[in-house]
Amino acid sequence: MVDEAHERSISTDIILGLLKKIRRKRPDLRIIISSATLQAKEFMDFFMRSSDDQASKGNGDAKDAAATIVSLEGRTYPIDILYLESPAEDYVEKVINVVFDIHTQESEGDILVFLTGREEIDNALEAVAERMAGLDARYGPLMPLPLYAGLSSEQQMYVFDKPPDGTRKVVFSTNIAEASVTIDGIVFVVDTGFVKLRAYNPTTGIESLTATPISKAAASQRAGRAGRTRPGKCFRLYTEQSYQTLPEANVPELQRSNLAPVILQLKALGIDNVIRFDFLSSPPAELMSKALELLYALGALDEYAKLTKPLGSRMAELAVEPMMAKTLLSAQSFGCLSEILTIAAMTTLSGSVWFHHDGERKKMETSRRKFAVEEGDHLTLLNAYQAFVTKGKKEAKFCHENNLNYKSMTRAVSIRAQLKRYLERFSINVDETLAGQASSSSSVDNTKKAEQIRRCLTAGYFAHVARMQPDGTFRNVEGGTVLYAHPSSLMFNRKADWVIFHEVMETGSKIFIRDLTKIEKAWLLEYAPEFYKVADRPG
DNA sequence: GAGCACTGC
Repeated sequence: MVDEAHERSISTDIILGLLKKIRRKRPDLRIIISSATLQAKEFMDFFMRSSDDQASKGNGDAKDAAATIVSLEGRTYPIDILYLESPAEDYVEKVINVVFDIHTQESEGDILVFLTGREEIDNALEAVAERMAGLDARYGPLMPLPLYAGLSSEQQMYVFDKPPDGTRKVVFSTNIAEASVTIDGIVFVVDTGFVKLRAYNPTTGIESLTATPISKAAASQRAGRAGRTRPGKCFRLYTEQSYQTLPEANVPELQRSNLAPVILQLKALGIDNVIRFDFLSSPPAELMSKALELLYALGALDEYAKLTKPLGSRMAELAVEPMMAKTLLSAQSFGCLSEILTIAAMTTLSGSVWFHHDGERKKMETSRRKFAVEEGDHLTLLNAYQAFVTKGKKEAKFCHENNLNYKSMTRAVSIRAQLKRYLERFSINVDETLAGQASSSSSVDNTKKAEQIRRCLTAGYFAHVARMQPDGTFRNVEGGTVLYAHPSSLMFNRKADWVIFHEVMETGSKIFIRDLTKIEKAWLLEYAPEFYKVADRPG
């Protein structure tokens, strides 16, 4: 049974393609796909139409492929949908007006507001607090609460509390409340019609994260959050006319992502001809070729696009992105496997490692500087982890004092252990005793070890390279794209020359690189000669 | 001077 297939995530799309393939050998296999009503037919058509391979073999038996749509009545109560008569100029401002209108004019019941991100949510909370002061005494107070993934779980739990009598709860949430988190007692939904969506540009290799209009399917999912306990209302902060222009369904994640991990996984499952794979919706050819190029450059695929052994098949098994997988599998030869294991675990969580309460931003920066390592962010993360694991029972206190997210740090420990088990399965042994001794005499201060780590990172991240300009901004290797060190990086406002980075992302008007480490230009030619033979420019 | 959500045990 494949649930929530209409969300079109990479994993459900891939598994549907695989199941269709498996059904050719296992016609007795019954597959249940649950999805929103609107998309049901698309899934049925996918399973009914014969794939290319099937047609050529002439065994596309229509009876075997028979599929049925079974409709189940939802258990939700009726929901009134209301639209704006004219478009809103500033939807955050509009949100506040609508929240107060609901509070003063509608019956009891909590409110759920969909916004796009943390910044908007913080602004909305502030605006509600301001407006509350002027609220007529005959109305009870509002209890505004934030909800987004970046909050600690303790902070997230508040949204489930029942408000005191006479108080109305207003939850300002990101898309996390659309499907992942369900709050009971919501009677009113305010839908701004936007969501922040990741997209990957195969020409530049840059990901973007931008506010995008939602689909009709998402709009109905959001509205449905109002009718879980009794009839509700959904206020859409756009006109009915703009609603009609929205796309029916979400753009499948496979059509807007870096496909390198997907292709690696398909190859590992024995699907060599990934171009001919029976996708529910085919990804653009540019995404495919960009991913194949990267995997070839990393050595995971040979010149016939076959998975290499053992490198490619091992990379596919590791639950980290291909560039980090390559780094991990190179680490033994650089003599820094224990350290790279930690760095791999920490970078997967790097966004949530540092933690601060309201108004404690300065304190967090001071804490972070305590662990700072001149050579860059990866070594700084390693340093913080090594300090954490030596604290034993005092780990939680240590985190609290140093603005480290305890939950993230314990997760890093478990991810590291998991990655280590993978490597041991490949008979790659991790010598922790040596690393332990080194760390007690502060291995990170050891410049030789640091250089091994930086070289090893270059062997995996040679495609993510930038050079700092005299003005402090960075340029990519081609030279055309201006990149900024993310403010969370040590290289923000510091001098550097060549760096590798973990991630590049465009938000707002700037392109940020995150998790930077200084490298030598010569290492690029040493570890990725073919990749840089063409791309290299004088200087 | 700042990032939506999800996943790996």
